[in-house]
Amino acid sequence: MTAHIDTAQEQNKSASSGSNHRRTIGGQARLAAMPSEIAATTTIRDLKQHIGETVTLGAWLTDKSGKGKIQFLKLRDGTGFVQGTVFKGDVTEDVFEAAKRLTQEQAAWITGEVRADERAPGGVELSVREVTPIGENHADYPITPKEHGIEFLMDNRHLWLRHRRPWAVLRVRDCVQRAITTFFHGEGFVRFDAPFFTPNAAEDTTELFEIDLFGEDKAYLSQTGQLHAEAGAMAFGKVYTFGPTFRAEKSKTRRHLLEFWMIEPEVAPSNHEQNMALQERMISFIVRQVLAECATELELLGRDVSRLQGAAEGNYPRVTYTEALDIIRRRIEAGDLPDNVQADVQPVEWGDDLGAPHETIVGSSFDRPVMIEKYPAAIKAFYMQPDPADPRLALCDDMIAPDGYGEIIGGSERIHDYGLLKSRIEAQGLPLEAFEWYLDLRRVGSVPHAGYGMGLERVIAWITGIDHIREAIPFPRMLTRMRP
RNA sequence: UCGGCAGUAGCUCAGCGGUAGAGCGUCCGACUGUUAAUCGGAUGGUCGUAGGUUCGAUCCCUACCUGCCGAGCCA
Repeated sequence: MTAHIDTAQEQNKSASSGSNHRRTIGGQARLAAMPSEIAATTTIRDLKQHIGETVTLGAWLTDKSGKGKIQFLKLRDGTGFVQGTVFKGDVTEDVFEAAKRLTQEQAAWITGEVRADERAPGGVELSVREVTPIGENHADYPITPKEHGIEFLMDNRHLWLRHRRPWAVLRVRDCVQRAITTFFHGEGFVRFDAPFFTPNAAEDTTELFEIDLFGEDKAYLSQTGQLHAEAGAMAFGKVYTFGPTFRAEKSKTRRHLLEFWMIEPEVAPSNHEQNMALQERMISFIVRQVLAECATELELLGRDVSRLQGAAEGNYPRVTYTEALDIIRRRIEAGDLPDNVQADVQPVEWGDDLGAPHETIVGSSFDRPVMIEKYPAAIKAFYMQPDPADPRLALCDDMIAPDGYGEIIGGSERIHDYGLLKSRIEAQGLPLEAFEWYLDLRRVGSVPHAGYGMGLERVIAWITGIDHIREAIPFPRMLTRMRP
C-alpha cells in the first residue's frame, strides 16, 4: 500500500501560467531593475495589523489562477500564506504581464494594499500594485497541487519543505524544542551535552553505528547520553542532554528513524516517583505551549485539539506492568481492540516484554498519556534500580502516548550501589574496563538518582497527529532514506 | 531479518496474451472572484531489471532490485 498526501489543499490549482523562456517581453527592463534595492516592509503573519496600508512583501508564488482580466497570486513568505489579486484595470500593462508570467515557486517583491476580505481564508488579501520578479526559475516545479506518494515527496523533501504541511509540522517542532528548554530552565536544570562518539555501548553493540578511527581503532555513534548525563547530575544536580542520537536498528515502522533527537534529563538525588512526576510536568507543559502558540498550525494539519486536552492537564494514569497485562488480556478477550491493532494479537505472559500492539492497547485505554511502571528487571537495562518491595521488578517506567503513537519516554531510577551495579555489569557480560569511569560515580558520593529519555520526533508526531515520524524532522534518515 | 502489498507518462493511477489509456501537471488560447476554477487545443512512455513459457509478453512463470505497510527492537 502506498501512503498518499494531498497537496491540493496546500497549493491551489493553477489555471494558466507563463513560461520561463517568454520572460523577455513586456516590461522586463523596468521590472527587473535593481530588485535588490526593494525591501519587504512587513510579513504575511503581520498583515492584519496593516489593513488599509500599502506594503511590500518578499514572497514566493505557491500557485496562481487566472480568469482573463484578473490574476490570483497565492503567496507565501515563510511566515504565512496570503492571496494577492491583480486586476487588469488597476495596474499597468507591464505589471499585469509580470504577474501573468510568474511561475510556481518563483520569488518576487509584491507591493499592494492590504484589504480585509471575508472571502479570503485568512481574512486578509492583498490588492497588488507592483510585481518585481527576483531572478527566474530554471526548471518546472515538480510538486503539483495534487496527490503525491510519500516516496516522491521525500525525494523532493528540500522543496516539499516549502508547503503548508511541512511548514506547520516543523513550526510545531520549533515550538516543542523551545518549550523543552524553557521548561528545564524554569526547573533549574543545566543543559549538559554528551559526546556523540563513544567507545562502548550502554546496552548492546548491535544497535550501534561503527566509526573507523583511522584504521587503528573503532568508535561508535552514541545511542544515548545517559551514562554521561549521570556524571553531569552528580556535578550539577539537574541536567538534561538535547541532541541527535543514532540507532542502527533495521526498523521500518512509522515510529523509527536511524537518527533522531532525544532529550535525557538526569537528576541527583532523585527517585522513581519524582522521576515520573517530572515526566508528567514536562509533557503537559510542552502540550500546553503548543496549544497556546501553534493553533494555526494544528488547525492547518486538521488536528483535533480536544484529544490533546487531557495531556495538557496532567494527572496521567499510572499502571504497573502487571496491571497492564490484565488490561491487555481483558481487552483481547472482549474483542475491544483499537483499529490499528491486528485481530490476532496475543496476551502477554508475565516476564515477557510488551510489543508495540500491546502498548497501543494500553495507550488507547486512556484519554491522555499513560505511564507503565515496574517492568520485570530481567527484560530491562542493567543499570535500573530494583524495586525494594519486589526485587524481580525494576523501578522504571515507559510513557505511552495515546492513539497508537507508542512509547515516547523510557526512564528509571538508576542503581546507586557500587557492588550491585558492578555485579549487574558482570552478569550481563559487559566489559568491566569500559565502565570503570561509570562505576567511579558510585565509588564516590553516590546518591539515588533517576532520569529518562524522550524521543522528540515521536512527541511531535503525536501532538501534530501525523502518521509517520519521518515528517517530524526536516531531513529524515532511515534505512531507505539518506537524501536529500 | 521475517510477513503482506506494489513498481505503466513529470505526478496519481486504470488497463490488456496481439506494439498503451485517463485525470492532473506543462505549453498555446478564452474568461473580472478563483480556492484541486472552467472550456478548447497541444505535449507527454525502454510498462523496475534479467531470464523463461509462447507465433507473439507490459500482461503468465522464476529470480533479482526498489519502495510502501506491519512484526521484532526501541525513543
